[in-house]
Amino acid sequence: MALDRQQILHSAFAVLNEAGLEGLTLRRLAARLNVKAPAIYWHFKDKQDLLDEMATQVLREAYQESALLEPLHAWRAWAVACFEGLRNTLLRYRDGAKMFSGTYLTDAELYAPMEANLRRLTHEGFTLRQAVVGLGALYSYTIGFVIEEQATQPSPGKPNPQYDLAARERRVNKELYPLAAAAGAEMFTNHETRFVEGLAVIIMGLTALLGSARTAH
Amino acid sequence: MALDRQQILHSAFAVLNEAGLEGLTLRRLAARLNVKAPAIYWHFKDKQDLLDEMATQVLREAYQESALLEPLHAWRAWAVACFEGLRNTLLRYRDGAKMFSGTYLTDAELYAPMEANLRRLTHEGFTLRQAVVGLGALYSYTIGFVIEEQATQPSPGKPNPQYDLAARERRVNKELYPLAAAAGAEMFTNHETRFVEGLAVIIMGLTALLGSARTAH
DNA sequence: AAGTCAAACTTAACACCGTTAAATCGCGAA
DNA sequence: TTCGCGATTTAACGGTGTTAAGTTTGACTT
Repeated sequence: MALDRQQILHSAFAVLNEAGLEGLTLRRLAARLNVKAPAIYWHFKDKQDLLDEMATQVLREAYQESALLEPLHAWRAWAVACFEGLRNTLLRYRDGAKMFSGTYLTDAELYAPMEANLRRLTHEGFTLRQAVVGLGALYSYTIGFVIEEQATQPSPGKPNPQYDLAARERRVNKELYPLAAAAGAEMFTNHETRFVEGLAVIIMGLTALLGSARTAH
Repeated sequence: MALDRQQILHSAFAVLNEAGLEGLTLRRLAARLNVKAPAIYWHFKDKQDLLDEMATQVLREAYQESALLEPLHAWRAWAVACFEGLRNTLLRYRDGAKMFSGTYLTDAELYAPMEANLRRLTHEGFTLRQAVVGLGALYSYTIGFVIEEQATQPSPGKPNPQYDLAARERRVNKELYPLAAAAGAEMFTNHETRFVEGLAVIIMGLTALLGSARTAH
């Protein structure tokens, strides 16, 4: 029988996907494990400890996915795949990005992939500073994007009626705000391609950084 | 005496800055107003309604700040100032970015500044699609950045000891991970300049977009 | 085989939360 | 003065994370 951390985490993700982040309650989690709520405290210091471990596991998952892409020789294709992978990983869990943003990770094992990413960019000609800024920008963009995305589509394929596109169209005055009205169609549909287009913009900016460094040198 | 929405909002921001987002409780807010908790329900449908209104007010504040910058003739300087202003506004409130990301705004008055921003970029030569993607990227980046920033520095000038830089330096193995170790110094200090450098990267990418469109035409 | 002891879990309770229904207050109009 | 109604309080409900104390369980020792 003997409950352990891994089992609890596994069930926690199941509850998260069923009930969302605010429905992820210790009592509900315990019930799924045929156990009472305080039993969880034997394995985790408190709920935050559980959430931190969940976030760590998600990031680990994203890194494992990105590790498969390392053979990609073109750094731009690699970067795109990397952060598309992060987004896809976050999307796999309901409220994934919000859960992720709420916790801060101090797990030492996560320094290795970070080192790999920094090395990849510095070997490509970026200064360390540029690599930090660039990866940070891609990271912040991805997290911010997916938070907003999951606010409108909590779980895949189930659009939140509150953010209904048709309702928005009815609200916004097309004569007063023609662009904002048209923008609605661009924003609430096809998150996937909009995301990669934004990604492309950032990577284009990084490319320019690289080019100006080369010419300056 | 007569409590009203504006007074409640004002006190809500005060409580937010004192106790953080999770400390912003209806009972505590009511106490500050010399009132009992259910009284708030006369003025707001529920807590989410209050939070939505707070988020709306913050965004309105950011927009007002950006409206002052409209005379800026160079669109790149304008864009930088715009999103630096958004960041500064978010930083003014404890957990500002997290509060903001948790709510979705449906206030009609916010379409006007959105229209203005879109128009500015399309007049500059961007397609509507490019303007949407570009503004969305800048927006997501800013939100994501400030969420992370406020996780490490909850309120201005009060660093969270959990994310102490010195502690991090002790943890990370400098021989195994020299870049990740050095990156710590770049990441946890001087958020301001790191933010604008990331902003510059994105805007550089947008500039490239504009250039390629011109040549293609 | 009996006893021991710690790990793993339950029971019971606490303080707090958002929210609702019903009762109450205060004040301007009829 | 009484009525009516906007604004608030009182009381309560079900839920939350968390703690302290008690109980079971199972392996190791003697």
